Amino acid sequence: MKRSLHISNLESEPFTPHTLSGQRLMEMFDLLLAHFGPQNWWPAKTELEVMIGAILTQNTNWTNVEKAISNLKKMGLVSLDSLVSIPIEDLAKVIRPAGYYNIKAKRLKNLVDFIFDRYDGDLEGLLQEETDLLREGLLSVNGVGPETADSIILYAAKRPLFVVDTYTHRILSRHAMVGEDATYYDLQGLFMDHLPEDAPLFNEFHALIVLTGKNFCRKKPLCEDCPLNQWGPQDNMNDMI
DNA sequence: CACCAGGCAAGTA
DNA sequence: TACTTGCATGGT
Repeated sequence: MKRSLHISNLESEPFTPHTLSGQRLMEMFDLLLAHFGPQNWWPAKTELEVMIGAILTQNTNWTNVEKAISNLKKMGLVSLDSLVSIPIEDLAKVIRPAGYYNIKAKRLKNLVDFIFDRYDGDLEGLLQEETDLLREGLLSVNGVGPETADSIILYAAKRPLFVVDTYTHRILSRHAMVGEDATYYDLQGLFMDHLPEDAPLFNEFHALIVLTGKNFCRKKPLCEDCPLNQWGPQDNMNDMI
């Protein structure tokens, strides 16, 4: 199968996986890319915006997050200095549209405090850490779990780490690529063990998975028009219409 | 009206 | 360890 896009500018040849899982994952990627086109994620400009969005979007629709980020911009709060200064109750009011606003205000504060405590408020210093240390540090923040940490590492630090979310789990289990009880690291390993460690590829792939989840692989799936409806095996689809 | 959304941590046994 | 529950607004 021909790759319709060279994912990395550094690659002169499209990647051809040598494992069955790798081939199936690249098939999935090609189908999604052909259907949706390149997404060029993350839907935010700066590294700090990526980090803010990663926390605000926890179990929350992105359109609600956009309203909250818009409020933050209006109030001039998209900076580490302003975020570290603002009282947590005030911050909560500003991000209210994102839902869970009290706990998310606390989580944002925790992350910002971490950057000041450990990196003297130097965001670049944090993002330049070696990947394992960066991940370890982010996960030590109360309110930052695996998906939030990995989103920051992939989309802000631009390291090749595959981001897993509920859509990834739902799509792959419905297509019998993993079991229903697969963990975050089962899924992350599936992608990272069988695909080249290429940040632009992981970036596009996760973005396409989210789009597929939103549009087709919902709780009530819309398999009829899904770009993956011929991407077998589908022997775990007894709950699908 | 009911249901859902790009998680995570705290509580319970 | 293995479940369960709280957190909350805004769109369909």
